[in-house]
Amino acid sequence: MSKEEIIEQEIINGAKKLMQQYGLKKTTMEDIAKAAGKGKSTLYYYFKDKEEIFDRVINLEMDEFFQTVKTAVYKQSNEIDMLKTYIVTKIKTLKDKANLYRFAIENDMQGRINKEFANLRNRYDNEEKKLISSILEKGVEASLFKSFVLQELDTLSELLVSCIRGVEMDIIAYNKNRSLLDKSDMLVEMLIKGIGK
Amino acid sequence: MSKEEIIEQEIINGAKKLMQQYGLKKTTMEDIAKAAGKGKSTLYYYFKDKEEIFDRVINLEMDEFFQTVKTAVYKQSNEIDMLKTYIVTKIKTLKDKANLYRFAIENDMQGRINKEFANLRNRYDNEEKKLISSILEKGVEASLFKSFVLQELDTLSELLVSCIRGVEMDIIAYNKNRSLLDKSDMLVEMLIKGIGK
Amino acid sequence: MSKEEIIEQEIINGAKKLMQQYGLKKTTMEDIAKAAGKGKSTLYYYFKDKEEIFDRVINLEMDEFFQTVKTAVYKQSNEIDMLKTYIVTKIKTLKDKANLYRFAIENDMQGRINKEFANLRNRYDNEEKKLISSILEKGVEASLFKSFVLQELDTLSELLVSCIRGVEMDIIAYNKNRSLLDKSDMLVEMLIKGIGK
Amino acid sequence: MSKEEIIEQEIINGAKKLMQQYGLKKTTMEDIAKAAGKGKSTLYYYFKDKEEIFDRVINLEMDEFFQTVKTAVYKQSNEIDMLKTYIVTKIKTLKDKANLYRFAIENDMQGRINKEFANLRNRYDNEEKKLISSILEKGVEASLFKSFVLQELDTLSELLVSCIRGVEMDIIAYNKNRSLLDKSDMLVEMLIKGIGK
DNA sequence: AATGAATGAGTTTTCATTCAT
DNA sequence: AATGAATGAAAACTCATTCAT
Repeated sequence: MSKEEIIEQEIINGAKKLMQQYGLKKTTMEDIAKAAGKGKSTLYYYFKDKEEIFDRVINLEMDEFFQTVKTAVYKQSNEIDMLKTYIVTKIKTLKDKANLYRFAIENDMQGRINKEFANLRNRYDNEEKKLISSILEKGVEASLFKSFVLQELDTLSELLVSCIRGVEMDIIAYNKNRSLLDKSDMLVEMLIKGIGK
Repeated sequence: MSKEEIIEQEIINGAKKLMQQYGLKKTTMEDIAKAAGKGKSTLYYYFKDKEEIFDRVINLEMDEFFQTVKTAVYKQSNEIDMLKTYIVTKIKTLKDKANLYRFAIENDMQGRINKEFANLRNRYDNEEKKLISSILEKGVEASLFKSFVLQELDTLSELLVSCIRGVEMDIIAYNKNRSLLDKSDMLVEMLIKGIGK
Repeated sequence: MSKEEIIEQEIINGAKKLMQQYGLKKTTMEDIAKAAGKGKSTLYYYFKDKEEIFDRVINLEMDEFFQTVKTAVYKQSNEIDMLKTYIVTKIKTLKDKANLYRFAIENDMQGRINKEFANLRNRYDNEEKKLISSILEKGVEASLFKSFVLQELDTLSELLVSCIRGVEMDIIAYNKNRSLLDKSDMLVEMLIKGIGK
Repeated sequence: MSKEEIIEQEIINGAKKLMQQYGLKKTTMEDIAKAAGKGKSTLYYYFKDKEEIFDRVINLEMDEFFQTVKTAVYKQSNEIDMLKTYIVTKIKTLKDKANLYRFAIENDMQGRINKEFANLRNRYDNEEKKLISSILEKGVEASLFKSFVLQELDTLSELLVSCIRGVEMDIIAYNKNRSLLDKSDMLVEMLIKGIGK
């Protein structure tokens, strides 16, 4: 990593922390600069404007988040456990990052969801969908899931991603993990009833 | 309705439109005043501050929204159709109100979720949950759903509300209704497989 | 004049003085606000942005300037004296306003001469041209100028306006009035030789 | 030319283009550096500050400009054609350099006309004046112009320079060359009437 | 009951300039 | 000889809120 990249990283990391703690609107360029131990104008040497910093932070957050989930999932030995782990890990991890989605939506800087961000989300959602798809596929091969799943693979994995996001949303909004495990367990259970053999 | 209440309504209605169109951050007191045909400072005669206006708007939105859904649901003659209608109507209605959730999350005015607002959301979610609960209960009575549903009534209805919200989120975020019906159909189908007799 | 208009005038008058004294770039919104005895943000209550204030100042300057010249001209009893007076008064008056043209050109806020300003200049130039035209016309009627002048009225009056502006430019640039009278006298003389009977 | 001088020339040439295109205020050190393919701070190795670069650019521009005009003028065989050529060439050439005068006036960097720059302009104006003077003188010798011209030589040539500058100004300001030839023709004509035999 | 007028306290952004290497 | 990195100092602009009338 070049020196430039290292400093960019430092700035982004500082910004990340601030945004997690205080939210987007409250995190000023001043704050970010201070956190990075730099002058305010130095930020503009590395980034075009505030928005570019936000984009980078969200990117970073999502990558880390997704990586964590994937790692946990691939430790499992069968597809049913993988699905369970996916749901539970995702939800648990999210609690450390409760402000992330807040950014995502709040960060509507031009009045509509900004394109860069939409792309980002699309990319991430696609990766999730692919992960789920592959689990479902492997699960059918392993005779764990009904074979009709293959015909509906696309819609089904999209649906799953959406449902899980819904449960996540509540956690972000209410910050309550009471009944969290209950809910994710039940989701898995329903799922297995629906698609499991 | 007193004259005072009428004017309050006018202000709120104008604000509602603006917020739906431009999002929270972009809607200024100036804009709201202009839309109401009043001076900016007049707003402070009717409302304590910006936040109070937001709260009122969200309240109004949610009431209307929930009312629409409930009306559609109660037109159905059996509980399976009620569930289907609940999901489909909610999603369809949401498309006119795509900014609503944006508020909900974005509206973190003091940097933490404001209590008044949290209460509001809780109230609404509870109503939804109660609606679902009662459908499920009636459905069991009518021998449409398995009886185990009664034991898990609470968690199950919460889970349903969350899942539907997840599908909604995608619609808000991507504004695509392609595959919308596919997804909601499949959700209903899965559901019936899971709890239907 | 409404109270709003009065205050606008006060702000513009203050701005005018500052800009005459310090030039455009050095005159900040802060300065203008202080001069008007108002807060900085108050300026934005009355004017959209800095540019709007500039436009107004230039407008005002030009109106005053043109008015002064016209008044002096119309005091004269024959067209030859009118032409002389036009040239001499314009040049003399300009010395109090040496920064005006500086603005005009410097104020290239969008990187090209801004449209509002171009319009303004056009309007003003046209008025000057019309003034000159009418003097020339009347002068021909009074048998003071050769009759060919009428055929070339348009180009000729434009040319005169341009030449006089050229002499003015030097005064602005060098701030020297040495030889000022010499030059304007000679211009008049040449002119009379060219068009006088 | 030493290597150092070559690089200085490259920088100045790049700066010249930028300033012609975007005007002074919009041309930043960053832009100049990029155009020269150098780092921003490198500029400070070759030049004291931004002002020094401007001075050099204006110098260069004026030299080129004046050279072009002079060359065209000396191709003519009599003084009347010389005067015509002077006016027409100057105006035509100017159109490529429309921002030049803008600099000249705009470049009031410390809020008062900077001495170095004033000298520069004086030098150039003097050269123009000398050129005109010599044409007039020769023209009298050749019996093309009236002899009174000699007595007023100084003021007269200054006046001519100023008038031509005025016509130029309009071209700069309006960017219209319609009626350009009309005007310059008429100026020549008037001139000849005034001073020609 | 209503608001015109005013602003405090931020916020982002710009850019010429410096300096260690 | 050249520059990457950094910044100070200012500038324009925003907006919820207040208050006298």
